Amino acid sequence: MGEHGGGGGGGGGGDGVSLAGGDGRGRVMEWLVGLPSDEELTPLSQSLIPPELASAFSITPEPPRTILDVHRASQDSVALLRRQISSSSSSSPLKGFPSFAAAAEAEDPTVIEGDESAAKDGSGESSRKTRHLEAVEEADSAFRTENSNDESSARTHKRPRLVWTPQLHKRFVDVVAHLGIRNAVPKTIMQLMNVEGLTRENVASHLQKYRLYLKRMQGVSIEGPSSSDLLFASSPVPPSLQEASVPVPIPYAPPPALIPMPVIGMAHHGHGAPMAMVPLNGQQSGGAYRGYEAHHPYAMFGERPKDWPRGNNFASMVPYPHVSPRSK
DNA sequence: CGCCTAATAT
DNA sequence: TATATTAGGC
Repeated sequence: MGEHGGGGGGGGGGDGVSLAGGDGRGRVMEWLVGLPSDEELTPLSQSLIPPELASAFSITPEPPRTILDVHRASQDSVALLRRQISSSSSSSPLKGFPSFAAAAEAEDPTVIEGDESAAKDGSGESSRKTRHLEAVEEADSAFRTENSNDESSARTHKRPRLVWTPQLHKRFVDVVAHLGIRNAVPKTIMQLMNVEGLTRENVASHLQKYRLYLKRMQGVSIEGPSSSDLLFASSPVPPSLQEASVPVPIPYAPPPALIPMPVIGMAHHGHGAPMAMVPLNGQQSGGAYRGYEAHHPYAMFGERPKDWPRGNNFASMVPYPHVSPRSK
């Protein structure tokens, strides 16, 4: 049925060989040129639902961050690439890898030592922008909880547990949605997510849980969230995307924010749990990889349950109408 | 062999 | 609990 169409568009940089050359930057430029222009890209904040509907559901359009954010992310990416190039230009190209991983660990709040893990405290809103640094620092801190020292030889030593932050999970869901359940396999998902540092195992594990979650929901969508399953949808999977069979040539793969689809047609009464949708997470981490940062950017219109703090990552998962995993 | 999924371990 | 790791099947 189809091979994965290779990247097209010089995206992934599979042949990063020439990166080491003096034209490293040229490469990057080339890559940039290949990207769609601002106007071409679907605005992250684009609403796929009618304004009235949004209004009715108290959905905030998310006006502020849009192209700007993307720009910033792009610059970030470029900067990172430059750094890598610079670093590795002296050595053999292959040796550039370690720095890559190192940078990742330094900058990825997602990856922290197991144990108590991430911060709790749902202070919520408060300042949003400036949080970046703090979040990073905090994460860094958490990261060193126990695993201090060690040279970070990236190889031969286990990475710390991956924490599926909402943002990261969002990306995951987006990609899965984009692929369609049928093609959503660990390797592909991992590649499309384009999150450095993320391993196939990570994705596989998460995917497993995700599927489990979907199943659960299918059986008895909502009955009585005993107190273990909070229901809100964050990234519903548009039916149209479920059938997607193309490999997705996207250069750096930023699927525009998926729009939550309120299920307004539900005339059936009886179930007391309204499928809340529209997470309004915002924080659409513009960039491609590393699309995660803070820990609890949750902002819902209602009020949040008291026992939210601890890993409720899957709260944002959404069931498909009916899917056959792996059936042709 | 690589990959995926289910089961189990930490 | 959330992830990681292992084991088995394709």
